[in-house]
Amino acid sequence: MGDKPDYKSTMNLPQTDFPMRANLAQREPDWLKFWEDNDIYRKRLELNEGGETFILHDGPPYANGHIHMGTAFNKVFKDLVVKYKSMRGYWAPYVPGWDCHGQPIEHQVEKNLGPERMAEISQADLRTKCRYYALKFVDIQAEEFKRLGVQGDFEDPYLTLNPAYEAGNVRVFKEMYNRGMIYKGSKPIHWCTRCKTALAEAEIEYSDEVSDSIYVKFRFTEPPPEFADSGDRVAILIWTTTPWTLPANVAVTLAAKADYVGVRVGDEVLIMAEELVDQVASVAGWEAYEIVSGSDGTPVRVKGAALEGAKYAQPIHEGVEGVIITGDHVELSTGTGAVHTAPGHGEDDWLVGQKFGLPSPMPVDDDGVFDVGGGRFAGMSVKDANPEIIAWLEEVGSLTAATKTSHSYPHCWRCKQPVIFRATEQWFVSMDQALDAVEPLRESALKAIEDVTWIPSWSVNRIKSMVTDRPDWCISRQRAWGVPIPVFTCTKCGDTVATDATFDAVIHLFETEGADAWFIKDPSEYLPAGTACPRCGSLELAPEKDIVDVWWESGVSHTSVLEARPDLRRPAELYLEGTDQHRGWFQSALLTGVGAYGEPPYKSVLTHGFIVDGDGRKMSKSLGNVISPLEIIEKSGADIIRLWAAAADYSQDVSISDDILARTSDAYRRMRNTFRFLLSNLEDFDPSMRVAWHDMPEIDRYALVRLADVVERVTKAYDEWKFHTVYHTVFNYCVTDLSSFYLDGLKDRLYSDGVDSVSRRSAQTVLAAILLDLVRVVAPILTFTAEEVWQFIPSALRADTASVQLAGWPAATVAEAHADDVAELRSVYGTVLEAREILTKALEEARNDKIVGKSQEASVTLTAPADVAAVLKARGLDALADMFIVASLSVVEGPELQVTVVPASGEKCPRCWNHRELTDSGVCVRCADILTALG
RNA sequence: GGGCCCGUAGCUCAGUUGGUUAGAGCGCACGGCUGAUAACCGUGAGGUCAUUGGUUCGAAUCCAAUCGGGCCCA
Repeated sequence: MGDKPDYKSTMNLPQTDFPMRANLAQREPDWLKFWEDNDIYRKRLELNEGGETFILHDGPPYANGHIHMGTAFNKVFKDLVVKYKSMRGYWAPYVPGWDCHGQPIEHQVEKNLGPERMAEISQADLRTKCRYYALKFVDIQAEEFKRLGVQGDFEDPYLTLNPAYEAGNVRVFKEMYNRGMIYKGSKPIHWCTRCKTALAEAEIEYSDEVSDSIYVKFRFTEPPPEFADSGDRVAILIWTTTPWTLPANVAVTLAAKADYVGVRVGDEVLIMAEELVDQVASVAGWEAYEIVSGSDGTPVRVKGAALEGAKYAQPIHEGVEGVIITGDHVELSTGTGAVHTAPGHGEDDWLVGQKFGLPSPMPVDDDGVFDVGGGRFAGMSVKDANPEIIAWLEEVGSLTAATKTSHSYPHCWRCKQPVIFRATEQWFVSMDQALDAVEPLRESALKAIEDVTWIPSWSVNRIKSMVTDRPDWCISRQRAWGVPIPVFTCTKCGDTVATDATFDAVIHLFETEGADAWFIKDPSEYLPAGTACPRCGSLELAPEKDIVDVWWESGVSHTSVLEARPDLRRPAELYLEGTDQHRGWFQSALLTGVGAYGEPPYKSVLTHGFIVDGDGRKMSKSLGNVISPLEIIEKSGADIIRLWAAAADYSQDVSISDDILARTSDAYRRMRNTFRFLLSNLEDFDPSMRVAWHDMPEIDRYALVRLADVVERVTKAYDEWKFHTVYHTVFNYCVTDLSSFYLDGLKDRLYSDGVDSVSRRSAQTVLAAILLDLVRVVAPILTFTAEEVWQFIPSALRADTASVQLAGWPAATVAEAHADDVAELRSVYGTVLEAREILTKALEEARNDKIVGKSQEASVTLTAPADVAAVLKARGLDALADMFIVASLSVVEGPELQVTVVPASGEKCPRCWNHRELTDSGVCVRCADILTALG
């Protein structure tokens, strides 16, 4: 080798310190520090000051536990949007928030305390512990979000437990209360008679319980006409496992579409669902019974709907009537198809009762003892009353059957006793009632929905049907950790006291001292002196004990955050959350926004699907298919998560699996390597060396056209929120346009031509353009990698811009002056690429036949129809040979496109490895010239 | 059970108002290169468009049912 000239040193081989291996997990934190040290988030805002505003208002995650795949996806998605808008010149602040109040935190704190300490603790101390717990997880999640590359005002996020935030709840409450949209009513909730407390769903444990199972006749006071003329006594037969709820019975619910028949047993006709007759007969032990039939001998069938409105005698209270209604919750698998309905004692019953305008009697006190409403059972505990009621029903001849049944029943998590359903006083937002001058909420919310852009467009159906169908919103909770319902009760007459003056005093109280003060101070300390009950004039007012639903709390962020912060404004341009939020935050924000201001809090709402596993199943511990974003960060880096998030079509559920992540990493590496190649060929390039359009080889001009096309397509995709199109476009561009065609064909010019030759500088001019555009276009997604690439770009090329985030957005067109060339270049190179496809296949055959190895060893003849041949020839045969990386190429006319390959005639030039006629100096003519010039 | 939505190669996605033989990239297999090298280039094999029925001259595309999946509600 010693006697061989060292040609390698005479070439311009790629050179860069940009590492091939990303090592994201290790390196990403350095970029986080870089952004923080340089205050890039603020600089972004400063740069766009005066630009159009784009507010993406963050929906607050709940401050307990670490982030999971869903929260990670959502936050990355938001960051991507904000960064894109920011690079487009929008003034786009991002203020992250957290939902800090609520039962899960309270429950966890309670659990940590244990029952003894819990019994002793004051409400104020409990709230302090909850606050500490929430703040701890705010910090944890903030760090985790930042690690994902999410940037925003993490110094000053919004927390629902901040005093100013808490005051916003009262502002909205005041507005809606004054419009007559908030009222006090009653609703059944889980109640533990032993602990004398309301229980949330999470505080309920289900376990099997043996209950009574009784079939009871409710006699019609006016039998339905179909069964009236038999002369028998006619009754509706119901089934229940809670005899104690019978005193509160007001109705019997039937399935509207089911067939009901009359069963004659002795001298009575019992009406029940036809398909359950056999089952009931066997339980009741009827030996002889017949189904009431018409004159033609077929059973008389009546739809549940037809029985609606019929009256029966209430089973416990003499002289009281109940009514037959219909509802969707009636099951026809067990029972009789006729459901005893006590709206004060069950959720379904209550809902159907609301629908039919029925009363909700609730004759049971806090201890589970009947009051006078229990009739003859008054003074008895509901547990003790069960056998008494059964015995009495038997006595009066209303009982058809009584057995026992074992079923899953809710129990108190603390004392393990079975709980009861019991209606208590609650606060509601009315969907349909308001002051005379005010449009009811449902109506105005439905109108407001029309003014919002919903992405994807079908999601408007979802929110619309939910708002259309939803019942009144129960906003009170019997808990400690939250914001109180900001009203007072007169201790004398029990009237609610809530006026502008009291609301304003509470707003001031919360702003200055936080909602904690509500639980510590006496109202006289903060209400205006002389605040009295408007009804009885009493000065003794008690603050409401219940707190507000956390959905209300997060819902009012349009007031507590968008209105309150000078950097934000209401309405926001965008809310962006998972599809579950149609029921949750989108709706609570809409209702409170419309309720308080008459307009929606957002201009557009983007929803994404849920994260599921590779098989489309939800993630759950029991399925063992949970993937943690924190693990991916540690193993592969946050940019892999970001790339995965961008690549998915979020309008459906988004899958993640090891395979998907592996493919994502593959794609990442491919793009990274493309960047590396670009960088490595620009080490010696600066803007002064740029070659002008008309001095460029045609292929370079075409490359610029392609680049502009790609940027245009990508920009459009971003604007249409189609990030997966961005991903596919960029990735395919890297692989197909760049790596396999343009860049491959450029290597000879870049490596072997003179360092300062026009041909090489032209190529570099294009590479620089590609690099600068590409890095900016992927920057919102690959936030870390783009920054890393940016820092490796020669600083003159990037005009000393400190961060890619401050670099603006690339133009999507080639210069106006060259517009005429563009269409022709597109068409010409369409033909060239078709020819290339045929050629690569022919080369592969030749390779298999051992005629050539690499393409440079091939001499190619391209046969093509006249028009195609003309187009090809017009490129110049040498230029085509370079593009296709073959030794030589000729074009001849023929009937169809075909290619023949023979070994190249020349020898391999030891410098550039092309097969050429070599000169006396042993290298090809081109290389000889260059070597001479080098001396 | 109800509302909204989804189901195209192993994976991520295209597939215009129904219109030739359903496309791309990745992955895989095979080959090339060794000056993007834990890279790069090429070729190839992969699809009953979830299933079934219907409308139509013609269906991945429109309709219905079924199966599977997701969110919310019950």
